[in-house]
Amino acid sequence: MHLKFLHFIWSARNRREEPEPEESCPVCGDRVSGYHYGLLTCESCKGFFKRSVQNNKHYTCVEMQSCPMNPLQRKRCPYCRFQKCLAVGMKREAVRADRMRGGRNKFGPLYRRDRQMKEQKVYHQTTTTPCRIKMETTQALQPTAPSDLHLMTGHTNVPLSSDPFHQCQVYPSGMGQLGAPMPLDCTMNTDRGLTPPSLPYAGLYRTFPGYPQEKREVPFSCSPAPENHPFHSPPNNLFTPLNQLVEAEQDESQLCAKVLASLQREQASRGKHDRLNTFSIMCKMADQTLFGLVEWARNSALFKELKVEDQMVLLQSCWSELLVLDHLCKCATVTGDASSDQCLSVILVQIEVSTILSQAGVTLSSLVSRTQDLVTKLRALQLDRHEFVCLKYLVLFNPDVKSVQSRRQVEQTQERVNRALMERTQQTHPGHSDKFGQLLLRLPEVRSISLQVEDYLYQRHLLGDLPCNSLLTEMLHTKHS
DNA sequence: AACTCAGGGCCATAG
DNA sequence: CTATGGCCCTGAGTT
Repeated sequence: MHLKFLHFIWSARNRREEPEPEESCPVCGDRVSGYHYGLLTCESCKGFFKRSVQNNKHYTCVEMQSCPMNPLQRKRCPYCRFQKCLAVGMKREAVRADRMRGGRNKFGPLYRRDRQMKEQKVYHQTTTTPCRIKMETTQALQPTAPSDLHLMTGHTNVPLSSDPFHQCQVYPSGMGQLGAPMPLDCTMNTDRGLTPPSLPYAGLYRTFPGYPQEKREVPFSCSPAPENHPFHSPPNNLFTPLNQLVEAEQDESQLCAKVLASLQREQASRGKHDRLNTFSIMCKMADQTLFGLVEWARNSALFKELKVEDQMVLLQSCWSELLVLDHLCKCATVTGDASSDQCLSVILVQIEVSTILSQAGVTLSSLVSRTQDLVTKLRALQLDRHEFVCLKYLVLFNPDVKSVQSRRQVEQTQERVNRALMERTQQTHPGHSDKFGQLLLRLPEVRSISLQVEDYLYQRHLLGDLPCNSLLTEMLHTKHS
């Protein structure tokens, strides 16, 4: 079995887990190796930027100039990668025209200043109460200015405008709303040491929950010892960690909505004969969601307790169920206020139902119909986010998956989550004695739908409709190999 | 003088 | 073949 992407994801994690430095590359999120061309970046983006400038590269984007930038996908689109390098503040002028080696550049004082600010930040963190962690968790999810720009330039956050080489580049419609350069001073951004890369790919980054913000999953990462584990805690404390996790996911979903809204605007701005293929959009979003789910899982302290081999096997087994569950939850927990609760899945549903269903084949019609039925049932059960998180864990920790090595461990975790879900439903819906059982009864249908989704996707894949080099495709391949 | 660390080069690897 | 990215070399600035 060959899972290149998953292996990459894991190796990327292992690289990032090295103790120092903890910061992630503002371009791709990989581990930084030091200051390069104006700010802290990873080794690969350093090399990429250097080559691009030295060789005066002219790239083009075959997509919408908003390709996701992460260690897995950064190679896909050099155009978007270079744009992001410039956007976050990498300096062309720091690449030496004479190619002289060694020595120091003129940015030394700025690097020093940046370091001092980071140190202050660390000091501040270590001298504040635990309550602050949650504030930073929330704050970290807000759009912020590019990482070092306020330090490096001090006057503009639109570094591309003065670049004749890429003058005409424009970040895609919609992305601007989320990641538009905004005036920012140092006081606003003193927390940037922990903020994720934001501009203009913030939305796409946020489609990867916990990436690279994984350190912020405070509830789990703060409980290394089993006796402190959330699921070992007394019932009253049982859901505090879940609460925090859920809050983070809610933010994430709203940001997903913005990303998708931008796709919609992109769609709307195109000519009648140049419309984006809805299926392609769905695949893209599914791919992003899948990537996010993988990140979510591997950043979870519960999941980290497992052997890496077991982690891979479990994810390979349940990825489509997680996708379906994610979609269902987003539909089922959305309220009537579309402006505030519009999310990826809801918009997808709108696209699906309004434009696809009429032309859909039997399989897709059946899928949509079954999904809608299940959403209705979950809505009737008043599924909330906490319960949804539990369901996700229940799907993930499936002890029945073949070739799981630590079966007992998976089983025990599943039992713990199961109990957590039961207690949650009893706490929040004491009058609804069977909510717990009803929720569990929905999981076989989720499984069934997910298998149908896999089949459908695989058929489309054989027809060449699926984008190559996607995690989605690779997962499909793995299951069918 | 010794150390630091950012820019450049090299080269195995992937596609 | 080219692009990538990890690793090492270099040398101005710092201590």
